[in-house]
Amino acid sequence: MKTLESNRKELNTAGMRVTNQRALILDIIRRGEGHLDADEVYRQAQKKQPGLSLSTVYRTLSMFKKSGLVQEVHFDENHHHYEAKAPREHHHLTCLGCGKVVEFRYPLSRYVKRNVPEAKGFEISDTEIQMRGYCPECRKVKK
Amino acid sequence: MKTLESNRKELNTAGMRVTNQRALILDIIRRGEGHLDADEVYRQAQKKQPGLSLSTVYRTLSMFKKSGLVQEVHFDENHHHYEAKAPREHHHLTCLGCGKVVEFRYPLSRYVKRNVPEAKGFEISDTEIQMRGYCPECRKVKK
DNA sequence: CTCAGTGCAAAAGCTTTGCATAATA
DNA sequence: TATTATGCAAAGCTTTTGCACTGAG
Repeated sequence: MKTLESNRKELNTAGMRVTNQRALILDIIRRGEGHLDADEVYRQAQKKQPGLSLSTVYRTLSMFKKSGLVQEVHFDENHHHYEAKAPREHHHLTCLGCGKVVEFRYPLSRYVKRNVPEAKGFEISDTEIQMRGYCPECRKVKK
Repeated sequence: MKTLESNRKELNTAGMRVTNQRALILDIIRRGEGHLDADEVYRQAQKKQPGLSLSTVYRTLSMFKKSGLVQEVHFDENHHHYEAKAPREHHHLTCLGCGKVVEFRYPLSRYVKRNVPEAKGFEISDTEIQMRGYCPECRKVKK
């Protein structure tokens, strides 16, 4: 599989040992609709590599996070979700009715750095905006 | 204690049974520096009411959240923090070095409602912005 | 008096860790 | 061959739940 191959190179470049598990997990996160949680990654990974364990998923995800390949996002308060590090800053809008997640782009961090006095002097490494509400469809249902 | 007394009235108005535990927990959250987690609330509560249990803290917090008295915020990924519902929209900047949390006001939700096409039609009930980075002091230390 | 709230202990997630084995460089 | 990664099982944390008892209304 072509993508897996290029993932291997990239992992290698990032200075980590290349294993089948890591190449696969990176592939899953990149192909995925984004926003996968550890368990979803695990289930998808098992289809291709039945032996793969959940701890490996966690360890790999945390490693990718450190090296900047993936990013953790927090939709609900109970567990983490992961997405491939996007080239452009974007944020999420979650529907409390159907769970749908809408992404939108908004260059907030630059704006905040410039305009919020409290942020002056900070070195901001990560910005996450989380909005919750009801999407048009779910609003209808509620009525 | 005066505040506790007025908390009792407020709880009563909100239609929930008034107990010492609830009045105390509300008081702690309101006086607190904000951003307390369940365990901190528990520890502070125990000083005044040694018998009070952690489950009561959780149950009470979740009840307050539902009735809008407090708000859940997510600084790190491992557990929840709570703060008294603020009258004005504000957000948080967390220092990854020392853990300090800086609040800042920024009327983002209105702006997003108006300007982000994906948000059109949504009924937005909650906006949380979380920024992480290093504060001026910690930046010095890093160097 | 009645029902909601509490405390305790046990259970339930999600995530991390220790250790022997397997695989990479 | 020397490490580093993996799998398995067990442990850890935060949060939730069941149940009998207590207390508010």
